[in-house]
Amino acid sequence: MPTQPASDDTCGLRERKKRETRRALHHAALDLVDALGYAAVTTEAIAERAGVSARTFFNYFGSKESAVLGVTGDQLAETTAAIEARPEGEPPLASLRLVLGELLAPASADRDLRAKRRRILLAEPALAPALVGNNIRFENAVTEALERRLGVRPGSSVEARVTVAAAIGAVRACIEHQQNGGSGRLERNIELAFEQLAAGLR
Amino acid sequence: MPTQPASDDTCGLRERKKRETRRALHHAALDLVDALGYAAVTTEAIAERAGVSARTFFNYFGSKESAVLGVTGDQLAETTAAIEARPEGEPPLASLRLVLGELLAPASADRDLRAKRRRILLAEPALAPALVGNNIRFENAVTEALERRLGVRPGSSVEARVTVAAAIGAVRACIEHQQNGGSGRLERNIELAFEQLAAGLR
DNA sequence: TGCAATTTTGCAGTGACTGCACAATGGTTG
DNA sequence: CAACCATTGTGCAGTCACTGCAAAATTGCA
Repeated sequence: MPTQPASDDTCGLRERKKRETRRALHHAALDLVDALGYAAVTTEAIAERAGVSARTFFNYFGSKESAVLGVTGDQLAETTAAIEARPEGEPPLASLRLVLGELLAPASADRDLRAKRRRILLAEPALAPALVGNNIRFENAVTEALERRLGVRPGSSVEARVTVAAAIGAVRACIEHQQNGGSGRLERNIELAFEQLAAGLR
Repeated sequence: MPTQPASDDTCGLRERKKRETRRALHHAALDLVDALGYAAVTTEAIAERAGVSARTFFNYFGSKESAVLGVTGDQLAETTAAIEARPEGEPPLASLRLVLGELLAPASADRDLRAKRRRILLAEPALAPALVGNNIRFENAVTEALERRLGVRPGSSVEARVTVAAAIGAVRACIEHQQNGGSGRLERNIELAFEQLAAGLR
């Protein structure tokens, strides 16, 4: 056990344990999928490797996908907060580019973890749809955050939602492009994609 | 048994029966979901209503979603063919707009069926992701068709794929906009969305 | 009518996911 | 330290989508 006093946040033993369990599950999922492939890994195996019961797995993640991607409820809140925090004059597309990019290259401690996550994401077609968007809740939240920042009445036009959907779609497209052996590096392609969106599609 | 000599296509009894079974399953799925909601309908119930065994259901549709949406393998072929058939000079986005619009308002015989499909699609959030795209195969096929028509080497750049993803995303956004009680009519919003994409996102 | 190809079906199984009730554990108060 | 309450972990039983397999049933054809 590390003697490190846990870097941040509330420090009840309870809180720490929960955090640790979530991390363990995410890591277990990542390791197993990396080694065996997404389809060959069961939620039971992930739970076992993390040292919790099969039932507990679902107390932490709503689905197998979520565990692999490390999607938590907090993440959604963080994302929307990040969007609302962008400077007022910034074009929505620019904000989205930053925030979505953040999701792909999360600054989460471990360099090793990040690499593994990226490798898996690019290797498993089953995960691409889930990573960004696909869950309507995410898209809704981001859209609402954007509308709030722009000061328009939510749902008064399709505009904000279309912008969000197109941006998310573009990121997904870049990921799938890699999966299909397309040219270029991921980050560079994402850059190009957003430029394309800004310039107007033909 | 109808004495109608079956409108088109090969007319073996076998072929006709298959067609009829597929239709029966699709209708059964639509009716049940319309009446009870997507979550409350089981594949078994759909099969029973269509007069086939539970196992046979999966000989016709790969998933519950597919049965409700009426997604067949042929549809994919039709869509890509439609794209390749568009005039050479037409901007890709315009082609996509036409072809994707076709998917939403399919000219399939029944006016009643069309209305029901539309109603369900707009009522069930679970279906929006599946309708257009989400299945990577669809997006891949459309992208390749587009690249073929444009005469570029497949996968040589992200451009075509980003265009496809953005267009699909826009359509999905419009559907979700309706689901969330947003303003305007679906077709009009789709028009606006494509104009927005063409003009360039801010 | 009889044979071969296709389709249907039953069966048994896997695995994701859920609700429920009870056990274990952490935090808190006297 | 002990008693108590709120959270959290776990086992159990169940539902349901989806799959492979092998045995019927059906169709097309000679």
